[in-house]
Amino acid sequence: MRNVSARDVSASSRPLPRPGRALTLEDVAARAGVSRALVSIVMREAPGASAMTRQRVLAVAEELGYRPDIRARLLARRRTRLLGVTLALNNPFHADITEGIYAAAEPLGYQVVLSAVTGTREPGQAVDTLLSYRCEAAILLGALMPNSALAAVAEMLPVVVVGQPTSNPGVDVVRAADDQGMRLAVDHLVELGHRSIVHVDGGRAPGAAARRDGYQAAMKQRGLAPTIQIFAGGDAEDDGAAAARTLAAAYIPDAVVTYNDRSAVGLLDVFARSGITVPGNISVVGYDDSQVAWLPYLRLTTVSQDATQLASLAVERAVARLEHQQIADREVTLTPHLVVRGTTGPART
Amino acid sequence: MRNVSARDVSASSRPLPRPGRALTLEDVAARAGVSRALVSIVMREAPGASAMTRQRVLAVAEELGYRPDIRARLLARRRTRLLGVTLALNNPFHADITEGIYAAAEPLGYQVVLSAVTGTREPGQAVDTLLSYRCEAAILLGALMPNSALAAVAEMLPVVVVGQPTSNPGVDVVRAADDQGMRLAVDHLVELGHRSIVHVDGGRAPGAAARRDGYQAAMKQRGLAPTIQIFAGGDAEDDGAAAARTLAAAYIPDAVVTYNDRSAVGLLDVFARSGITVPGNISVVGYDDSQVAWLPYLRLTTVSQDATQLASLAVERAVARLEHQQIADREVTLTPHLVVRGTTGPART
DNA sequence: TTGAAAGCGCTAACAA
DNA sequence: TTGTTAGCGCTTTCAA
Repeated sequence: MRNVSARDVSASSRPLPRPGRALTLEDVAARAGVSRALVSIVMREAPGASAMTRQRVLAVAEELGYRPDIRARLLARRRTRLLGVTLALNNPFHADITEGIYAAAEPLGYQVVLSAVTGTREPGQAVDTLLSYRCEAAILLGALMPNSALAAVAEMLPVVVVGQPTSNPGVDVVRAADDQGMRLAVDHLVELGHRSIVHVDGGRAPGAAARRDGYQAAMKQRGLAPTIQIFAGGDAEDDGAAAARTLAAAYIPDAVVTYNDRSAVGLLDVFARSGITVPGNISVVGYDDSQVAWLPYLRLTTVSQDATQLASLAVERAVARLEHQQIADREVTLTPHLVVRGTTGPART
Repeated sequence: MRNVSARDVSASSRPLPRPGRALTLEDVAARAGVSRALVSIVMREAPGASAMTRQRVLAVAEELGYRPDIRARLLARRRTRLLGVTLALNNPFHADITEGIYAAAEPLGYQVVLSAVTGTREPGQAVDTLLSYRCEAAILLGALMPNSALAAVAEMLPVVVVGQPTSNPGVDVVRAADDQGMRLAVDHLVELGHRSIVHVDGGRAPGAAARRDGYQAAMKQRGLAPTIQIFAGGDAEDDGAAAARTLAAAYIPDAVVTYNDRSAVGLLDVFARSGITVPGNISVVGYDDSQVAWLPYLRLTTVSQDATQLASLAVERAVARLEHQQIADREVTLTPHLVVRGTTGPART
């Protein structure tokens, strides 16, 4: 209990936290009357200690409030068992995936290190941090660094890109089949009787190209090539809103398929304000099935990428590489599925 | 260049990343023909190396692609200079603050460690991770652990809670004055001629109580005590949407002040669908001025907490504690300000 | 089942 | 200005 009993309340009125020296294995060992090695064994649940010793050491550790020092652990261990993740903080889809990564990594004995990509923190910088922590593998969500830099990183450790294809042969990709997803959306709309189906794309956002292509392919397959119409969009609400305004000014198609849910949200809002009813006047399909999609007031029909499964596949793949398992393919492709909610309905006649 | 030249492409068609052993100070020292200590000095930009040596070491490090091992660094340094942050991944306000924390910490020589709070990862668990990294201080956004646990943590290291008051005397608080914020909102609406102003609250969300109280105080001050009306809400879009439905079914007040922007978004959407125009039929004020508020299609009038300033104050306070500066108060309170956009307008007559 | 001892890659005295 | 050396708190052989 050293350092924890004394409280200097006299000198200052505020209770000063005493960062002091944190407890070490040594302290626990001394108190329990065993060697450091034994405490180490107990703390990391390794075999080699009697049940009795184990119990006593654990009790002492608990009593003292001992908490293993992860820096030392990471340094001493032969392997760090650290999985690095880069993500955007304001992206609901990333939030879902990251939650899934935490959940998938833990039972496999891996820890997760987060590194944010923000307006002022480039993807390259985020990855640098992961490398300096000696992460064993990197899982990349969202915006990527330039391809040459990515290739260099992939030389150093296994890299798994989530949610978008990559021309880089050295990285693994875990994603949903965007062409299939778009086909599901288009088919659904066609079956509802819609013909004039436009796409508000994602511009240069991750996966946008694949979805654009998928939309075109699906339209052609349905014999709707002549009505293919692509509007410039982006990955955020205001991109959808802008497209909706352009759209409303030009003509009202039967239906819109957007790059993602956020774009659809912007679209829906502008429609609502313009007196365009959904799905009465127009049907809307989003993409991602992120948390906003199932909000009761939105009830957005959308293509689900199953973030949880994407996450566990990404972790699985990273771990497989680390454990030198045989892996046939560079890319895992999930089959997306359509979640029909309230923003799509039969064609007006 | 050890480990980097050989490429076994024969055995398998895929280019296997060779995590191998990462480069160490030793490798750089050997190549540059100096001691490890000197390389260390150069890498951490410490005084004690000639310009020429510095340049040569830097060149070698660059050539080899050397990257300091942060684990070892953290362990060997007298201080970690690590600032831990707990945050929710799907919260746009947290995203803004975290970006600000990164920006504020770096020039002060501190690094940031992120620890996510998710549906399956409790605040306590998130803080535990920070402690095991031996962060020197913790900055807590959003949901907190139980007060007793928080107090225990505050015994071990400086804790700064952002955005909400706390009954815990041992932690610092950096937040905007919620009562003032609500007064700004109410005053603005009153000046527009509104009288019947309701509040959709945040339930048990961080800071909700303070805003609720602030609303009531402001209403009383304006002599509007009789029309005080509080609807149960929450911190997400659907909470606002649910409240909007209840509201629409009962009566249409002149204006609504919500707990946060997300709630306002839900509210606005339901109104738009119900044919209730904003601000024609009703004015709406949000709270946070988060990224959604300034979306061109929303143009939400809102109370700004200035996430960037909140962030830099939180970092400043944490650092001040670590550097044993005299600090008079436990709480820093920012003055919020109103951002008038398009969701508020003159009273209907 | 337990303990002694040698690192892990770095920092920071201290000496040269 | 440079090099030597002793840790940082842990893991992990290897003996006892």
